[in-house]
Amino acid sequence: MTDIPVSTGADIFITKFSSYIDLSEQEQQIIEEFTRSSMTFDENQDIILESEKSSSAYLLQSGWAIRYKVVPDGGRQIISFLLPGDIFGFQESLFELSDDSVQALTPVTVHRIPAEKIAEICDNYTNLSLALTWARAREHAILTEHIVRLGRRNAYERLGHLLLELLHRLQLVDKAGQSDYFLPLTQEVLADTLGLSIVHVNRTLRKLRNDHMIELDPKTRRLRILDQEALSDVTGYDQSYLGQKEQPASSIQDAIGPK
Amino acid sequence: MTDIPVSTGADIFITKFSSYIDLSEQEQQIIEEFTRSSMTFDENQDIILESEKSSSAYLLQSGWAIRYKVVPDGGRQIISFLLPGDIFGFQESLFELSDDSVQALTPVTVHRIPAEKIAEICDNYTNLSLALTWARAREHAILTEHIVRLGRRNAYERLGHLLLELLHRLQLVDKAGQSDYFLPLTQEVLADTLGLSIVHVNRTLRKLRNDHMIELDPKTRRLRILDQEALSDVTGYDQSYLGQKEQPASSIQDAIGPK
DNA sequence: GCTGCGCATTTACATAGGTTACTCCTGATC
DNA sequence: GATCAGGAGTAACCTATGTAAATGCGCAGC
Repeated sequence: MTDIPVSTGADIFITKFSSYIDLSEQEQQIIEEFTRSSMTFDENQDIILESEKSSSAYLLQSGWAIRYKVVPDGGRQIISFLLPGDIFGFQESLFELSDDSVQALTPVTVHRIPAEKIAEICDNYTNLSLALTWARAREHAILTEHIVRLGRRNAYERLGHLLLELLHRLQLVDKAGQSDYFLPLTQEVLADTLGLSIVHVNRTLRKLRNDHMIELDPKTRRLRILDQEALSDVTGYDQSYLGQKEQPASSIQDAIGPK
Repeated sequence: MTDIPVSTGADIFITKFSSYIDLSEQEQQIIEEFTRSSMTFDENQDIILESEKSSSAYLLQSGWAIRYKVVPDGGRQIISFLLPGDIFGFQESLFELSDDSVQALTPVTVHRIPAEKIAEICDNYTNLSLALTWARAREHAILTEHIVRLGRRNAYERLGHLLLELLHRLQLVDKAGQSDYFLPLTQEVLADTLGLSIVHVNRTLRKLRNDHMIELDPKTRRLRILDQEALSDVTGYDQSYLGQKEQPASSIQDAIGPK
């Protein structure tokens, strides 16, 4: 949650996109512009999209959020995690489709991009608009993989697979070390994500610990994956759907502060 | 599979989009143009996307297809169904992301839209390009609902929910009656879609039949949903994510031939 | 009119995961 | 420093769903 202040918040997005495409000076300027103003949300606060159906988009600067739906019997299914560097709301909100909600899991800061700006970008900035398309396709791939996770893997595989995905997504935006990161999720959140009960998440987490796959301190919420290759193997994880290089360089940043 | 020949194949797409947006004469012409040539695929044949990474899109004119992924242990998870009127391949194929496959379940005919054409459309035709965005958002909503289905519903609810979704999606393109349609799916396909075993799909189908929720003749493959309201209730189904009006008019077409 | 194959169906049995209920810990509040 | 609430951890028990194996049926090929 506590970010090391970077020159401007734009870096995170530029870094992320640069894994796929290089933006021009001018395009980077545009992003900088957006990051000048921001909104913040508290833990557990709903991030409003409902009220304003005007189809703006949001850049997530820091913190974790979730997209989720509730089912009639009161259950909740978490659809996806929104992590720093993610962009959201730029397609769903346009239509009356998909009545899901977005909620902050930790304190969150976002930058708003008005609908007109998006249209302008699409019309005039090739690379940036391609980056948007890439982000959409990536989100699509992540949803697809979540479906496979839920449909065809057991609890152990689901958990391990998710923890690996989060590691690699966070690494892309320099929010994780080589093999560890801050995981601000309760077991209830994990359960609602993976279609399991809390009790079984607990059991499974214990098993992962006993198998020396992970270390997780419930106090500090620091997760360390002890053997990525072994865990990838047993969970059937293949990071290629995230569209990033293997093992992004761990950064000095990791040594100097919590992420 | 055997479609009543319509003037040109374009109708189906125009009808579908018209549920959201009205296309200009010229835009309708463009669609007509695409539908002049087509490719066909046999049952069980893979519909190639892999080989040509050139990011063309495809309009599905007739037949059923699936997007799926295989997991290391040999299992298969079906991500989504592609039905007549659907457009696919216009975002996934651009990138190296998401190594899923598309396969025909029945004989299928598609129309190809070259990448350049898509770009041209986005630049010059407001409504048509909005229709594309809408189609993307709708697909996103359907994936989201599939995640909820897999994560938070039991076998009975999953099956009923899916059968309702298919009914309503088919109705939008006049391929279903008020409450029945041709369902070319084996129980294995249903199992691979819903994250269940074949045996349990069989059990659950029987239960739906015994409860007088559905009628399904394995010979003719005709499915009839006997009480949509009751079934929607027990399965927690709410069609709003499909973005179409309730109960599209049943058509005369339904009376004169198989769909 | 056999033969074989794909698919639906059923039974018996095994197990992953759900449910309930309780304990323990820690940190916030009064 | 007592009380309370949220979260982790555990145990006992229950059930939805998976697995294995066998049967029957209809259709295609010979």
